[in-house]
Amino acid sequence: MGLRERKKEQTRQLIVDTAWRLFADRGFDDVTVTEIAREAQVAKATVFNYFPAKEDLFFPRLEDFGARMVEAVASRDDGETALAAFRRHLLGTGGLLDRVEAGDAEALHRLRTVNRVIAASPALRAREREAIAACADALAALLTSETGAPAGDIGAQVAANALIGVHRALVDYVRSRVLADDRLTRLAADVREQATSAFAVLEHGLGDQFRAQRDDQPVISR
Amino acid sequence: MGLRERKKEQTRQLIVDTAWRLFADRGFDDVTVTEIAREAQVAKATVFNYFPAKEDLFFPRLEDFGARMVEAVASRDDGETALAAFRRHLLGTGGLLDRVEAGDAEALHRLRTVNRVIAASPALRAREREAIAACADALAALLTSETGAPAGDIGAQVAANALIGVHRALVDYVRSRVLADDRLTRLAADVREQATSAFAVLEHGLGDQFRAQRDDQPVISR
DNA sequence: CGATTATCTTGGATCGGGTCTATCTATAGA
DNA sequence: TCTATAGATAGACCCGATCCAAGATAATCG
Repeated sequence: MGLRERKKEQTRQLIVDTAWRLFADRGFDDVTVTEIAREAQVAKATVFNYFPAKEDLFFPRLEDFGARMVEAVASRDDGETALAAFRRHLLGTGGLLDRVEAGDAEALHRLRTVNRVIAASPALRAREREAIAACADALAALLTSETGAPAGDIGAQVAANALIGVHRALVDYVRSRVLADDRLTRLAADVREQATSAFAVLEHGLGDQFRAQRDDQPVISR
Repeated sequence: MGLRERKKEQTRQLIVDTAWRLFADRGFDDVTVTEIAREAQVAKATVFNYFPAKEDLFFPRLEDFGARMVEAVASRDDGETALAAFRRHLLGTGGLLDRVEAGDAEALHRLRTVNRVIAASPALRAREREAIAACADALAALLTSETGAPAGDIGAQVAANALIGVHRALVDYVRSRVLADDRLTRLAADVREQATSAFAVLEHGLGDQFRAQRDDQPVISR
């Protein structure tokens, strides 16, 4: 790698570090790109040269998340179902959670900060949704090709959306626990437990979940 | 209703009509709010007084869609499952689709335009995702309260996300058909058919969908 | 009916994200 | 060392969105 590329990498890292520090300090929406550029001693245009949008300063490798997930499902062993591979991936790659469980204070702080900043920023939440949707589409395409169904097969899309829905529910669960600061060292274990019941719902069908459950419970809104 | 309120309603309609006309003509992103204001003979501040964001000019009553969906599930007859009520609502309220099926040229044109404009605009698609996510949350809250589960119950969230996933898949299906201009008078019937298999996947469980299907089909990406 | 008050509209200033262009700097390659 | 070129930079500019002070108008009350 030449000097030029090394400097580029360095500048990129400088920008992302600076942005992260400011975001962690004052939240995403209250920090301007101009400010980040000034703090990092670069031009605003340079920031946008490296990162197409402000949100990418916070999620520098967001596409990788989705790509790894799809890859995990695609490259599973023969015999394993897509659902099982998806579950394995979800529980296996909770790197930050595992470190928190192991008592890593740095990881705990990061987990808290990330979730606090995202929760407080509509723009970041929108970005998150966008990535999740792209992920669902990629997963649907994979499932479609695996089953040999024609493009746009509704079964694959429904299945992909349902799987991604589990991810979304687990992320929400983690976020609410983190924001409430509720026994975070136990969080990883609890997430595994939540995931188990989440996937059980999908595997056994939604029919079981709600069949004939309205006799003993009142309707909330009328 | 006093004169003041009548004029307000009139102005609101004028703005929304003007905006719709321009959007239909040149797409969402290529029309500026300033231009809409000028064309409607009002101040730009007035536009933002009526509509909090530009996207709301295109989706004037977006929350109602989600609210009606949740309401349909909440107010179902005892004995009907949430899934059944959701399906009934999805298929029952395809007003535009039904009119297209009946040969309504105006409805057909509107269906085409709406989908063309949305598909071409990242901002509108983001707005759509936001509404869908809000809808999933509301549905999850309803299901949670119905089953008497504690707030944040993962089963309800997974189920809600899966149901909304069907909606999303059907919208995608409609959109692709509309963009491809593929036998649109048959579309409503085809959507009903797609919905049937979509819900079948959820009812019987995702396990059935993908179990042991990898022996005879190659993996797409490795 | 006339005066007051509440509400809405308006133009204009301002801000922040994002793009573009022209210019400048410094590295890569000969 | 000289040159071609990738990348950084300042600055103007566009657009969505907010804010404010001032103007217009409908509702209310004496």
